Amino acid sequence: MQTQQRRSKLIEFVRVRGFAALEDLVRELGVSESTIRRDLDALEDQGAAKRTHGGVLYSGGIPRLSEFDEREPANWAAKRAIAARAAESISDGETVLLDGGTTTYEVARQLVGRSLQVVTNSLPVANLFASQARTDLVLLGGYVSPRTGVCLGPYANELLGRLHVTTTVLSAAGITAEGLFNAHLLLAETEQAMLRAAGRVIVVADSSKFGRKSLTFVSGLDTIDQLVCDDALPAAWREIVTAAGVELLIAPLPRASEGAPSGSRPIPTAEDASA
Amino acid sequence: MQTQQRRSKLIEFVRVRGFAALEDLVRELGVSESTIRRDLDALEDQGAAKRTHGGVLYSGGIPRLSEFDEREPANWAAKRAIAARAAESISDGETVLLDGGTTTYEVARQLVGRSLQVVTNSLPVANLFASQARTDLVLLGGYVSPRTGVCLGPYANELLGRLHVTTTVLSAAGITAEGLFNAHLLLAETEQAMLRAAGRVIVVADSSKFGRKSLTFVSGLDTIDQLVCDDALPAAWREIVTAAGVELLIAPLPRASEGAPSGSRPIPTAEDASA
DNA sequence: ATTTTCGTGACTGCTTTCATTCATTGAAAC
DNA sequence: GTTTCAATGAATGAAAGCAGTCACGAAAAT
Repeated sequence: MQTQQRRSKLIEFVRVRGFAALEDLVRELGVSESTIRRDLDALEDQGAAKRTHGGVLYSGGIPRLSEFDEREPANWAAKRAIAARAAESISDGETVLLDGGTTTYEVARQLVGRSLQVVTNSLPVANLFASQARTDLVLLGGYVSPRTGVCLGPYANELLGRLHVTTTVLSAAGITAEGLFNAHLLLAETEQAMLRAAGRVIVVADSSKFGRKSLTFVSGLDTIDQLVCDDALPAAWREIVTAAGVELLIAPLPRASEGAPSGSRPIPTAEDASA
Repeated sequence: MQTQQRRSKLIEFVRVRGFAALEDLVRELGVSESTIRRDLDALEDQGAAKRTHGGVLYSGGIPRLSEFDEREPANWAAKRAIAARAAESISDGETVLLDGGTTTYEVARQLVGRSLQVVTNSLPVANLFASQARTDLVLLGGYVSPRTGVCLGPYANELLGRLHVTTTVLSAAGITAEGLFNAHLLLAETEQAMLRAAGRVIVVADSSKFGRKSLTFVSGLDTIDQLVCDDALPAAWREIVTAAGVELLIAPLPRASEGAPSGSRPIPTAEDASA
């Protein structure tokens, strides 16, 4: 009964690559196409793999962090624009501290390939820079939250206490006149440590975050140096923010049939990472 | 010029899912199949995605660390077998410390889906467990080596000094009668800290590692509890190892037309994780 | 020994996907 | 205003993949 063994080999093969063409599997396992198809059907029934035209897709252990799957395109455009604006204000050679929000992740993507020192507690962000020779990467350790992939806990905070960075880029779940709010209790503490470690604090948040509170208070507006938001932010909020001594950077939303957000290249994306 | 924008959206869509059918993309982006095909061609040229029959496979942001690209199939079979044997000797509920070698990575893959606490300094290993609800993950922080994706430096060592784990799984670049050797100076220090943190030390190394020294001495054989190796290990070495008080576990290489390696199930795979 | 069962591989239409070509469109350039 | 050019969408024949069927052989059951 080597059927089971072959299927184990098969799923293993698929897991390593994330995807395998039917043809590859025939060659690899030395059985007929029909047999592979039957194996695939069986494995799909078990939920271990997902068939596609011409191949199989692994549907098991690849880390798909739930927080990053939501991303409705609407919010996403704003996040992208904000991230581009924030990335602009960061110069080469800086030491940048990035937290683990989705908007911050977009900022991180814009920074891939730049000459920077990056400090982060976010596993997804770290992955972006891990193989980049031009970026030094320092990862804060600690307990990794399964949903968001960020490192939390006393170890992260303690290490942060001993670091100093030129710029901290922070996200927020809510912003009011009182200050920033976040949805995660432990994360709030880590973010406070991040604020203390920074020479300059940039907060990235789309306009929907304003006027909303969230679970825990993180910090007052006075600790923020710059706030990047999309252009849908009402004037009233702009006044509140600037009155608190925060420099407000507005990222223009790319409306339909309009060109690139601001400057040189249209929209930096994954190409930069793989170049 | 919204071509770029659409392609960014496209690659983003693909990135989130890992794979997307052409049909999905047509629906999502609201353009014709032809356009999607052209986009896919362009993105494939850039290396951001890989086309398959009926869809696209994301090939961008997953960390392509040079060390993990080598993997000649020959060594790899041995590593696989060794990893399977090592994973067997780990029980559910243990706290396991994994270092950053490629063999250790294989062990980690075998452990995905198990109920464990995992501690690691390796980014690739952390990625395996990041989204697993059944595995608690603790990441050691520090400076991330671009080539191997492991966290190094005093911070990692210091944190290790305060941890205790039931089992440490360690790899080695060379093994002689004197002990273990490793190729990276900073890593040696971190591995020494790992040894001190462990109640039980398992070293995974294929037979080609024996008799070879490497840059730095890590530890004597007496600190090792178990050593997992493939069955090509000469008898002379087996004696040396066991004489040093190390329990030797031999992983049978699955030869052609031979059955399952050892006991019950052939090779623990994704079924376990997804069951 | 015979029968049954199961896994396997080959074959056959049928469906889906692919690459190529061509006409249209809309914006920029002249 | 006209030209130019890139981008798009539709259409076509070719190629690839798919489900279903059948026959063969080995192992298990009778």
